[in-house]
This record gives sequence, structure tokens and C-alpha cells, in this order.
Amino acid sequence: MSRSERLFDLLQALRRHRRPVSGKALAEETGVSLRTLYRDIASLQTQGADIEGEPGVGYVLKPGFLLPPLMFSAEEIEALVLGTRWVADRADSHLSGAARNALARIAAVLPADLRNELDTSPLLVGPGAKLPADSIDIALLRTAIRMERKLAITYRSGSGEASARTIWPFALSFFDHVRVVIGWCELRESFRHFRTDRIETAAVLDIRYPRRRQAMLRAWREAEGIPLRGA
Amino acid sequence: MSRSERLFDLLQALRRHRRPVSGKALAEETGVSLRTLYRDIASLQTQGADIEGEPGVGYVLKPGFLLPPLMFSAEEIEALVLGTRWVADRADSHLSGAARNALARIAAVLPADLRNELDTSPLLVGPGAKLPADSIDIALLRTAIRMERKLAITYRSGSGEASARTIWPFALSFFDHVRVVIGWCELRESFRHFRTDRIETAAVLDIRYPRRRQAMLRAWREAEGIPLRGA
DNA sequence: ATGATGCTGCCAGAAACTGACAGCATGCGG
DNA sequence: CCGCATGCTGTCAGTTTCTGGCAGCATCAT
Repeated sequence: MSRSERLFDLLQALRRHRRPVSGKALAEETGVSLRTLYRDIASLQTQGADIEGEPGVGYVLKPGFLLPPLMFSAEEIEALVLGTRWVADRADSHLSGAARNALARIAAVLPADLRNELDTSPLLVGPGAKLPADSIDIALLRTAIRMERKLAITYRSGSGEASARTIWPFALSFFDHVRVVIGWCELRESFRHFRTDRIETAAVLDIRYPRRRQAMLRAWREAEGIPLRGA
Repeated sequence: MSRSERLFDLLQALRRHRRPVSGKALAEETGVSLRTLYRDIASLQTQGADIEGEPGVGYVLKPGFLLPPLMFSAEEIEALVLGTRWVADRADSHLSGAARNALARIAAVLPADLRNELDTSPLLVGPGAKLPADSIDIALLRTAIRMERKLAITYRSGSGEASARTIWPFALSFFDHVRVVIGWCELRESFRHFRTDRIETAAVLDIRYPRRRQAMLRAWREAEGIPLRGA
């Protein structure tokens, strides 16, 4: 691989890792010695890339580098199409539509050959377990989460008891057989999970809850010991 | 200026000029001889840049090498992130990486507020059923499919019998618990499914199979009565 | 036909790239 | 305080690559 190709690779590697990455890791990824990696970093910096390196931490590329990334590879298109198909198939109809629209927007900027890959992608999503029907609209939950609004729900637990709660929803988790809203429960004063199919009614309140959903997600992850999944 | 820096510059120069530019002009702009400019152009082309050069006219960079800015709605971002997370979590490591890369590329061309949506997307993929371990590399299968190559496999069926077959793979289907290659089986002369975890060895042959994978996929869909799923 | 331009092969000297080693700086956890 | 992980720099020699110049062919518009 020529040096210039390697520099593009390095840039992409930096874009992929949002957290600091050690020079050693990047050197291995790009297949050069550590010394050369330092030189490559310096080279990119000369060209205007805003790369920050802290001793003991690693490198981060701050957004805003003038050079946009290279086009998707065929494999990346496959990954995008597969993901989109899964969402289109398993999520609520709003999100399905959004997935399709997103893919269409991407298709619009692809050169002909990649658009063809996109249209004829050979990775399929098999029919999954049937999700229990929700009585509420999942799109409502996503809105509440996105806007950080309190949510008033009536919930029927596994044992059949109904309860009315106000929760601060901050995440929605998709399992193979079920979907779960994760939120802070005002009643219990703790993080709780609620299967969407057991939520009987839900109303987005016009009250913003007092914490940032991202912070709550982080706190919940720590409390549950759940690492970042996926991307 | 080193060569690799110059290539970045050349790319920018090509991006800046929308109309064809003569090699001579580009050579002056980048400060090299014409001969070297031709080499630089060739170098960029090797890296996938679609640069058109017409005798008597000049060079134009056709779109499709660099990713242009993209715009999405918040919901579309959520859909993309969710899909990507699912792929990153459930597919083979190559495809996982591709999914992450694709998302990183998208992130790089997003305006700051949307990039933030992308980073803090509240839709999670729950841990799924554990997929049985494959003894072969799924990436190999995807390559065979993408390149429309025959595949020699040894397969152990559900009842335990082993067989060696040559198949024309044209699709890979992801189920919650299992992955399945779909192909035309030369032995049976019909479409067959093969669970990837039951494929014991697989070798991509250097022979292209005689039909287009897209046509086979269509034929298979009709034969099985399977509608388009997802996107 | 002519001119402008793209494109390729060849060659020899010049420039760069590279890895290894040695060393310093910085921040963190003990 | 230490040790450690990490960033960062200098130096050097061997290797690779890059570069310019020249010569020549191809293609297109005029």
C-alpha cells in the first residue's frame, strides 16, 4: 500500500474511533511501525487535519477536517443495506419509513456501480419471531425520548397488575422478541424497563425531565454494567 | 511538499474546478512537471478516483469518489444508527467493521447537530440469541456472492450426513438464530439453503457461475413465493 | 493536416520513506 | 516518589519511490 493510500486509511480509522486511540493501535491497523505512524499523523496535521494527541490517552480527530471521507466500499453498502432492511422489517412503521428514506438519500449520492450494489444487495433479513402487537405507537415513545419529555403510562406487569407511572424515557432497546423502553421511574425512583407490548396507554407530557437523556443512558449503563453495543 | 500531500492538494484542485482543467494547469498549480502530474492522476485513479481525461479538453473529477455532504432527519439518523448497531452486533467481524466505517463516513459529512444525534442515538439493540459458531469465515461467502463465483463446500446436514457440493451462492439471509446461504446446488439442480454453521469447509472457486445473482435471487423469490422484505 | 492534449515507456539521479534505537515529556495510579 | 503507558523527536542507513526529461503514440476538434 502506498503512503497516500495509507493516509486515507488512517484518516478513516480516526473517524471511526470516536474515543481516543493509541498510536500503537493505529500503527497496527495501518500496518506500519509506530515511528512511521507518528510521521503519518504529523503529515495529516500538516494538511490541516485537527488531530489531538494526549500522552497516555491517544489520538482523536476533531470534526471539521476539510477533506470529506472517501466513498463507501461495496461492503459498507452491504452493511448499510442489511441494517436498513432489518430496521425496515422490525421497527415501527415510522422508523421503517425513515430507514428507507435514509437509504434513498444515500443512494442519491452514489455512483452508478455502488447504487447498483445497493439495489441488488444479496444480504437478506429472514423473517423473525413475531413481535407482540403494541397497543401504543412506538413512534410516540421515540419522540418522547428524543425530546426528553416525561411520559405518563399505564403498564401491565408480567404478573398482570396494572399501574400508572410517570417515567423519564431515555432509550428504547430492540430485542428479537420484544421491545423495551428504558427510563427513570418516578414512582420507584430507579431505572426501570418497560416492555412496549405491556404499555397500555402512553401520553407524552409537556414537561421536560430534568436530566439529559445521554447522561441517564450513561448512568444506566454503569448501573447495569452494560458495555456499549454495536456502533 | 511530499507526494502524498500533493495528492491531497490535487484532489482539492480537481474538486474546486468544476470545468475540465488541463494537465498543464494542474501541474503548475501543484508545482510539478507535466510528467509527474500524469503519474499523480494515475495514482488517484488507482485509489478509485473517477477522473476523466479527454484529449484536447482536460480533467474532471466525477462525483462518487468523495462523499458529499448528506442531510437526514433526526428519525432517519436514528434508523441508520439502529440498523448499523444491529449489523455491528450480529454480523461477522468484517461486516461489523464495514458497518462502523460506513457510519463514521456518514458522521464526517453531517452538520454538527446531526452528528450529535448520531452519537447519542437512544435506540439500542438488545443482546440477541447466541449464534452458533461458524467454522468458516462468513466474509468468504459474501465475497463469493458479490463476485458471483462458484463455491465448493462440505456440508453437514441436520441429520448429520456430510456431503460435498458445488453451489452458486447468490444471497445470505440473517435470521435471529442462524444464517443461511442461498444458492443453486449443482448436485441437486435446484435452489438450496445452507446454514452457515453447518458448512464445514468452503472454498471460493475461480469460476464465475453462468447466471446473474440478481436474476437468481428473483427466480428464487418467485419459486418460494417470498416477497421483498425490508428495503 | 495541425495543434492541443492525454498518455506511456525508459532512465538515472534525487528525494522520500521506513524501521530501529535511544531518549525525553506528560499524566495517571499506586 | 515510582513505574507505566503514551506521545513525540532526533538520527541513521538501507531501500524504495519519486521525478524530470525525452521520445513517441493516440484522440479529438478545427
